Amino acid sequence: MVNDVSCITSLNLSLGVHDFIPRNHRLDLQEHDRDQYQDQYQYQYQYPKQLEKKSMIKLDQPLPSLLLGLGRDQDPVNLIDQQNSYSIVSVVSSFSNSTCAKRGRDDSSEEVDKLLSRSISDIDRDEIDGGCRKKLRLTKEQSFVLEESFKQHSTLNPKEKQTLAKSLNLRPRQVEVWFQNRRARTKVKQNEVECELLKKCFEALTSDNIRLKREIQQLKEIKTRTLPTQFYMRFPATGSHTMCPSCETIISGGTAKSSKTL
DNA sequence: GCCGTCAAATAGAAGG
DNA sequence: CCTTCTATTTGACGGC
Repeated sequence: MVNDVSCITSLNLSLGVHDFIPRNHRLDLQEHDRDQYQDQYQYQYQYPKQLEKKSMIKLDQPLPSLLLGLGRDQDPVNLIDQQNSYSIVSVVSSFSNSTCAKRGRDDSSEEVDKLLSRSISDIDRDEIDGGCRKKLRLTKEQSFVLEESFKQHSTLNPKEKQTLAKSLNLRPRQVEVWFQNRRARTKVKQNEVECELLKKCFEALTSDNIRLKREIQQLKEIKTRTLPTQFYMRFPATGSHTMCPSCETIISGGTAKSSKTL
């Protein structure tokens, strides 16, 4: 006996007796699902690659098992289209269902219990979000649109946020968070660039400073070497007398007299 | 809205 | 070719 509980994110929770289990439950796909992914989402590099590697494990004897994975007999694209809830875009950027198990193993059984005890209608996207942090990867298309939007305005007003969220099949909160992160990372990069610039500026100023100090030193040396000659040239001796330019003292031989007194 | 932080997803290197 | 380890990217969250 097998009871399947599916939800609109194309999760398949399966309780029963199985003689096959997937190596990785979240990649529990049959051949035609794999083809679907390869055809529809070639740009999603990860899935086809992993699907080639991961396969079902045959058990020696049937065991009671609880499987949580993508629906076997459901075409995720068609399912979503039928339900008119989320487009292909949101299917591709789906949540990783292994997140909870990885984050806290103790929580995983509780999660499964919760899912089992609820009907299909109870399990919607928002509720799966709750409980633990989920990691979603935006598609290239979604990222592109967000980037373009960010180029125009780095902040969003509530209306723009709503519109963007709707067109990308994301929650407004996700768009908001994306913009927050984008702003923060832009700032970090800008700071890095400015820091690099300041560093170069500092280096240039330091070498300039050294050069100028050296120049001053050389000028001082030149001054002390050449000043006496210049001094005598500027104030040629009249007879045996010379005049000091600063104090106007006339030096004659070894004696000095003030010119004012003469 | 910003900031610091966490943690999943991913890429790439290293080793067998 | 596969696994393991490490670094980076990025979606999400809580506090302010």
